[in-house]
Amino acid sequence: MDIQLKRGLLDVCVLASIKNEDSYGYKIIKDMKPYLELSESTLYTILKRLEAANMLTVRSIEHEGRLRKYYHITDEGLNRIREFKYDWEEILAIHQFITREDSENE
Amino acid sequence: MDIQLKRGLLDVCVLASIKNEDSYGYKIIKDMKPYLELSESTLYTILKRLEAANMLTVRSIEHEGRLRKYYHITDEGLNRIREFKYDWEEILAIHQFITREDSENE
DNA sequence: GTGTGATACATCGTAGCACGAAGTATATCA
DNA sequence: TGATATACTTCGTGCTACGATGTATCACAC
Repeated sequence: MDIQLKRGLLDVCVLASIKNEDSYGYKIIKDMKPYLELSESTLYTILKRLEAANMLTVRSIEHEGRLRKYYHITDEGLNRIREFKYDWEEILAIHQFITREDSENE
Repeated sequence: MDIQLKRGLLDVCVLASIKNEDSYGYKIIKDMKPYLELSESTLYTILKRLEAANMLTVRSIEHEGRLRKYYHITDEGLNRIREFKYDWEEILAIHQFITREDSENE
């Protein structure tokens, strides 16, 4: 998928992938992969951005000798997902504009 | 609408707005306005990019003392719109991923 | 015990892109 | 005479996704 097209979806997708259950970087990438592929460097940038925006919180947990950073969504993060629904209405309208055929034009 | 979300839609939207009928900058902005607002500087950047990518051709026409640059879509431009339909399938899947509720998770 | 691949996170530089600001120029209407 | 609409252009800025590279542990094979 085109990079530009991904941009607006990425943040919300990451939030959606931790919405139901706290998760960590490596797992988020795997969960999103069927829908939207992203590199590690991209994800960690996004996670930092979302943390700075108070949309998620982090806690480090030792797991089998390795460190894992678990991300937890905040109320603001949940709001961001809710607000996406309004964006989605606009996207649907844009989609119609793009795919419309010329029948009755001015 | 969020800038990031617009990015992937803009190019295709501009192509769609000249698909049925040649058009010029100022008119394109007005036609798109109900769906997607964009500034003049943005549009003219996009038009140049699409021209460089052979997705449209330009011809200047004098209209009431002012110059107008009419843009005409090429076959490659039409292809770009057709290909968007595949992207759209992916977007729909992503939308489902984002809005899904936790009922049966792994 | 040594190599390979998976897991896990981090940093840096780059390039694409949308935008605001500012500019040029003409026509219309108050 | 000045405001508003039309019409196109250029410049600088800031955001962001990505590849490249690095660090470190664990499991498994050979």
